[in-house]
Amino acid sequence: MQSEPAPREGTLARPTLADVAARAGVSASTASLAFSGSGPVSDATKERVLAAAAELGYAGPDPRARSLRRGRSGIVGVVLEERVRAAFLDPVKIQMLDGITEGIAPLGAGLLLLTDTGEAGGNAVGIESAPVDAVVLVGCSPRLGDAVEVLRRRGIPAVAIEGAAGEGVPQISIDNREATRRGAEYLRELGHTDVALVTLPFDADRTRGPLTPELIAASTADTASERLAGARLVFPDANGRAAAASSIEEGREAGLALLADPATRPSAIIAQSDLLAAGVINAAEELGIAVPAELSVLGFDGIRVDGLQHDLTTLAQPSVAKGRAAGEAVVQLLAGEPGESVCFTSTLHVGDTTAPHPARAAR
Amino acid sequence: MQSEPAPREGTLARPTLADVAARAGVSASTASLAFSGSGPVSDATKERVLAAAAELGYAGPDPRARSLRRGRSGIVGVVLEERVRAAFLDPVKIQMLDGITEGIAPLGAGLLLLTDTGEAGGNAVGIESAPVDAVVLVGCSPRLGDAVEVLRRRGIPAVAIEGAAGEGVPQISIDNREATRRGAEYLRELGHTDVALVTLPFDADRTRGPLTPELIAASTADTASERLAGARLVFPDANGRAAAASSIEEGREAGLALLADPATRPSAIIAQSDLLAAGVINAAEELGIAVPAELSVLGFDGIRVDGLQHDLTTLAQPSVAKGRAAGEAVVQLLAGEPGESVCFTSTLHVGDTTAPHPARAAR
DNA sequence: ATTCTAGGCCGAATCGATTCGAGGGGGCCG
DNA sequence: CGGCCCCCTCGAATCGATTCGGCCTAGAAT
Repeated sequence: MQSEPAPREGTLARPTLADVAARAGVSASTASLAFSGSGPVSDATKERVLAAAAELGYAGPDPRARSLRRGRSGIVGVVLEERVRAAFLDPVKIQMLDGITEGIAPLGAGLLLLTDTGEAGGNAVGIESAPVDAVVLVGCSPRLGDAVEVLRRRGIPAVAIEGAAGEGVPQISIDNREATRRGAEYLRELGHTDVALVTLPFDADRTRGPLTPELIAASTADTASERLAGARLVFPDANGRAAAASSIEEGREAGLALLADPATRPSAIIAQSDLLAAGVINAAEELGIAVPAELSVLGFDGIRVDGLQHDLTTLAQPSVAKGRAAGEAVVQLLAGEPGESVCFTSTLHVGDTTAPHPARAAR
Repeated sequence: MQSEPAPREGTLARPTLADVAARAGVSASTASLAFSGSGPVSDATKERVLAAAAELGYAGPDPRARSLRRGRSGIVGVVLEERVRAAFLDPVKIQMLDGITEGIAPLGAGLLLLTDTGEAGGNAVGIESAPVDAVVLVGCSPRLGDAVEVLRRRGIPAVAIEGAAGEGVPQISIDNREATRRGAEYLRELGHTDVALVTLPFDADRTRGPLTPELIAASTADTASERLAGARLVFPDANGRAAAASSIEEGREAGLALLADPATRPSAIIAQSDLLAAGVINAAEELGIAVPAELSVLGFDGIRVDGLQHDLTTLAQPSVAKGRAAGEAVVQLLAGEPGESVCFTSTLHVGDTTAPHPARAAR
């Protein structure tokens, strides 16, 4: 008769490392060593521990306890600026995720998808309470500043893709301003002078509407601002509309607004993403405006847009490489090194959505 | 002079809840109550704790410690059968992820991407050591059985999308066999008798090659087997090739192998995914075979394939709904209820990649 | 004025594993 | 044959927060 209330076999409670150790006749510390592999444990002992574990149906150390003790969870967070489902619909985001996965592969870490859509209510896992070892901030999020501050306080290293994030946060970016300038230049060479813009959102509210100086001045989104600045280097007076997101539908709405009135209709539109550009083209088609004969459209990203019948003229950016660079920076940060910032270069891809200015071509 | 080696302000060590409690002049337990909100704490005390936290730059309870104590991490794992990057390229997977996100939204949980590609070496976070509360097994993974066994031992509830996973594991599926049968029937009505198949992988090795009886007998992938069975209900002797993955490139390779020899060329090919179908069409075009005039191609999934100029005839499945149902089942399981299994129905979408059998049409 | 009640707060145990320093035993070398 | 060293194992502290039962005090009821 044993005084100890021995847990019945097959009880609901899951066995712990201590149970396994007891069964194998060793101490908990030895059992731990046997599992983690590191440390001097005789083969005989290790085998005995493993056998005991098998008998008890022990599935290995609890990751929660392990991560508490070790201080690392083996998880890298990816913060998307919008609902996860929206990111899945954006080819650029997917390519970046792809690249990130590749970049952090040496860590063997899992990828936790997060959004920074406001404070997560209740027990929701948000950026301020996720068990992650590091974080990649994806996209030109207006909330970038807040996110970085939260992470800094939590002592979690971060890498930002697009958008200056501050000291100690490696930045992976592209030549937004210069690339857009080159694209705009190309339009000017084609004879266009009356150019309108469709931009990405400027602020956390994702205000949709005309490009007012106030809106631009209050911008918290570097990407939108930089691409705008690049366009205005060539067309200082270019105006247009801000979209509430990078999507075909938003592009279509903006396009309809810009093209509806024949009197004020531009001969070319610079969209800040391919999806927006596709939407603009859709709008033009709805209005019976021929692309590129009557309207030239320039995109940004260099993705293939589903369902679009055109070969979009666009500024192609190396999305996958950006993600990979971000992943590699995470690896560096976790190794205690300073993460490396990188700025990639976009290239102008000339497709069939741009053509010489109608008047000029008619001559 | 105080004997206690008081941690200097601004030291590298991050403050803990105990530090905050000390500073606020309350016990750790009270501080915890103040943060979690649950429990009787006077407003004055709560404020004092929050103020102390702010002064110390305390960013909230450590999620690792919290999850150890609470026994829940607030993370739901999604197990993809292949490299994460491969899943990102598969539109069906993305739609399912989208649906899952929607389904588990009420939990406020994060989504951790995992793969079951063998044992994760070293300290990698794999299915056997991820801090997740529940798991969704996505895709017709040949390793499904192993994965379920590991999870069962760890006591982690699971939901399987495609593939019988065993007792206690809700299953979200579609009518693979019946749908394929209907598609095959449609081809027969068009006059096709000589039909070849391009299937998804059958086993964990993702063996690529001819559809041998051995391969089929050793199948561990329900989806491939069921769709195959459905096709053979109509064309009992139909043969073909197994692809190593659902991708355009794999489809192209299989297509080339099946179509290379004019003597044995089938008049129709049933592909088990749209991506494979797109690859088959590419192969046909390379060989100068006209689709659908000389070759009919039937797909499965109902996605839009990027770059494909055809409107694929296919069996459209409700991918998003499948994901959502899986997410809802997870919510049920975590609430202690039995998760609900669901079987969705696919619909035949007739596009322009199928046509009457050439000989018959010529008559 | 005394007792009862209830809201607030605290102490201590607990979650499960890891890690460091110490101790013990066996083998090898002198 | 004795001493030393190395390899293996153990005990105990620790990671940081949560939670349960108990205690104390202020206010209310009689």
